[in-house]
Amino acid sequence: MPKRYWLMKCEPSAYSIDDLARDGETCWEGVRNFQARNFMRNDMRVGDEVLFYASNAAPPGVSGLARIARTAYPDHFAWEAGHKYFDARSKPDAPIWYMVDLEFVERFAETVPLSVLKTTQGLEAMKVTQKGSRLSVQPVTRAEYDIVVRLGRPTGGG
DNA sequence: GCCAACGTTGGC
DNA sequence: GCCAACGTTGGC
Repeated sequence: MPKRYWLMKCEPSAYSIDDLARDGETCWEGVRNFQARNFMRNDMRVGDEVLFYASNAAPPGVSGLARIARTAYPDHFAWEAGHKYFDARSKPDAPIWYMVDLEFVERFAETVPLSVLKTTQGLEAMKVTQKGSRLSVQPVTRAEYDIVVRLGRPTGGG
């Protein structure tokens, strides 16, 4: 299967690109939306490229790049009573929620703001630029990925 | 902090 | 199966 491209959201107060840079790799627990889970569980492969999106930030936008380091496996936090991500419906022998592992790739010098994504030609179809889109794990096209990477790596003149 | 938009739940 | 109520997301 060819490499795929994704956008994954997280609030920096919970986990930021700086945290990922420090950790090198992290598990992406806590996704509790079926559509987002399905993308992770069914479609993500090791080596897929990820736009790391900071939501509820100032400004919100893509703060860096990551890569899928491990395909989906059960989100065991759903089994831990009292945990923030506990869900009694999920059981070890019948998990509902899954997570993947992400590895750090790059931190943009400056976040590519949502406002820029919204006004950049070629990104009109991205879910994140559309009003009311709350999906925290979204597929993006290679063309969209490349445009955002270009925006995140200013050439410094020329 | 506000609130619109969305996904989920549950009564019927 | 419908849909109102609710909780959450996330831009502003």
